[in-house]
Amino acid sequence: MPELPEVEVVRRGLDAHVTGRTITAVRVHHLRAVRRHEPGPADLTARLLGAEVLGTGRRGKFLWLVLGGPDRPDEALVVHLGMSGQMLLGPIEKTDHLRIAALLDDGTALSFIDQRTFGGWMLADLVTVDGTDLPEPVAHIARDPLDPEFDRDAVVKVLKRKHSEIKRQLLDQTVVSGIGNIYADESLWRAKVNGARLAETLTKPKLAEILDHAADVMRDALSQGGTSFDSLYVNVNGESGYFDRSLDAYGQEGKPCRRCGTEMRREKFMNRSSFYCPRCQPRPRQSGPRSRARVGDE
DNA sequence: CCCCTCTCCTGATCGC
DNA sequence: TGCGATCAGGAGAGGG
Repeated sequence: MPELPEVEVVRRGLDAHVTGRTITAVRVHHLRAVRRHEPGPADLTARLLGAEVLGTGRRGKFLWLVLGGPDRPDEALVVHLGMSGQMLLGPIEKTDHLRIAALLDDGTALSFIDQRTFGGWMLADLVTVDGTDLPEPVAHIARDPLDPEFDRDAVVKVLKRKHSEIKRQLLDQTVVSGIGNIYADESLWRAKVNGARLAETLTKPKLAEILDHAADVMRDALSQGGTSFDSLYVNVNGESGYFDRSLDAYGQEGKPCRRCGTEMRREKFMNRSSFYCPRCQPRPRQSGPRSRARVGDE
């Protein structure tokens, strides 16, 4: 479940170790990992071979390596970690979940490991969007709360028009990017807002507060190396982050709210779970767009 | 256009 | 011991 902080930890690790390196070999071990590269695996490996890594980038949960070199146009190797993707540096990992391996000219290997195969690599051209260079497949992704050019008040205006639940909107990467289920729940808990509230019913200051909390909680998580529940999320050296110890909402079902002591609840939402404090974050009277799911949960 | 649901995938875990 | 059901969920396709 890598979200912005976890992806940023990986980007920083890659940036420090692969910038200036040249790719000397590539092997695709699982076709699903390159399914989003339309021209196919042979094209991907051919174009990666001999490319120099000029730098790295990230927006939301997408990260990329900017590639270039003599007689070749700049392009981006776009990487999405999906739910369980890892980018490991070191010797080639011997695991069933190795999907792609690349060798660098300093002898290290870059292994893409992904148990659940939601992630993948693709090559793409760079385009300029709103003054920022982005890989074409990332062009539609909104700026994330840690982007220096993130325009919080502009996002508040967008949210204020949404006839849709606030949590759903926080998870919409075209509205604000980088937030997944964990940091959505954390942000809403900090703001004392139930995720089932319709965005348009919240005041602009409250919407701004939610976005500020999102930025804060993701910065906090980043400073602790991200959130890891198991060995699925790790940095480029295979090490886990430890922000899971600081989570106030996500996974806290049955535990006392760290603010008021009320027992935390868990509820089904969008085929996943939402964790919240029923006292700090009371449900809206009319739950959701269509009032369902009152009977039967808990 | 806007909003929402479904689907992809693997492995851990649980109840019977 | 085995087996089916459930859960974890990011993002895009497609439906209403």
